[in-house]
Amino acid sequence: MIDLRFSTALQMVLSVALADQDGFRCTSRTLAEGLATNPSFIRKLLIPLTREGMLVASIGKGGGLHLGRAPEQITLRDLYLAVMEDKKLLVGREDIPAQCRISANINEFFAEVATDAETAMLNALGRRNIADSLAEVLRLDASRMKRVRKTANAAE
Amino acid sequence: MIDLRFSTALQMVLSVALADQDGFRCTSRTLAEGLATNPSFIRKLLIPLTREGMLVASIGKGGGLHLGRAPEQITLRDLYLAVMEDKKLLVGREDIPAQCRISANINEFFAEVATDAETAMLNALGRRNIADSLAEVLRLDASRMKRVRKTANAAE
DNA sequence: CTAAAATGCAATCATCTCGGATACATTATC
DNA sequence: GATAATGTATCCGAGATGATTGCATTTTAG
Repeated sequence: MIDLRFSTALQMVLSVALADQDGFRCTSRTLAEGLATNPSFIRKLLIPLTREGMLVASIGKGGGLHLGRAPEQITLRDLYLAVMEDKKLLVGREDIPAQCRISANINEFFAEVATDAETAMLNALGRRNIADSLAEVLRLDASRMKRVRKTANAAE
Repeated sequence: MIDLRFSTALQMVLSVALADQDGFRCTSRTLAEGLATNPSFIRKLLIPLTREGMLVASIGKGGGLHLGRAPEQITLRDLYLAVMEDKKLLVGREDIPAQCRISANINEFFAEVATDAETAMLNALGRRNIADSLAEVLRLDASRMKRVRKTANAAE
């Protein structure tokens, strides 16, 4: 099964950021509806996100979700690491018998390669934060609306 | 289940490179033994590797595997792309209903992020090739042997 | 004060991916 | 011609992960 945790968490945090900014309320139910998934999965992802202080959840009627830090202080790297727990990007076999010069050292070498690759990916994610990302999404939306209007006009 | 294709293919190609260099023979059976797996899986991975010309397989008695290109001309990036087919590093949901400014644009935005991250990782893998890697593994082996000898001497 | 509405949490189920295992055809060589 | 290799297809099982359900707990709105 495909791992949707990161993409889901990203949309969650972006939605909460927009809600905080525009003054509407975000709950696990509204997020689940916007993501075509169920509140249970949302709340599962909420655990690491609140633990790391990126989101704050208030229980009870009228409760919901808010950002726990300024959106500039939440990078996609933080988000990825929180939500993916300790899942490795690249993994090797654990139980390779040391039979030759390759197999006796492949684990150590592969660990180097995997660390390299993972670090590079995390650095790429670290260059974006929620404030940037929200701005980018809203920019995409503006140009999309422009296209929509243009098409509507052309149809008249 | 954990995806072992890349790490397995890497050890396969390194072993073939060493075999070519040292003059011993490599078959899917010997590779499978060295990896504690089965020849069928090795041969499954062989398909993309021979298709891309990284390895050449000769059928029949006395046959086996050889490098199809100079080891300097095979990067770990090539290896990863060949063996992982079109598997994406990060994937989002396909079927998000466009209900708000976030959900209407999240797919486009997430595609940017995913491409960024994947490119960064592939670039990291592209900085290594099989010649480098084999040299590194043999270097690791030499220092390991040194440690082993030192321990043996200390035990006398 | 009470009912509603939110999170927190646990258990179970369904589904999909991927490696393992097996079998056999084909091909090349000794 | 026997042997030994790849090429290929099929089926199975384990494991990961999202979906679903249910309920306890907490808070607040009315």
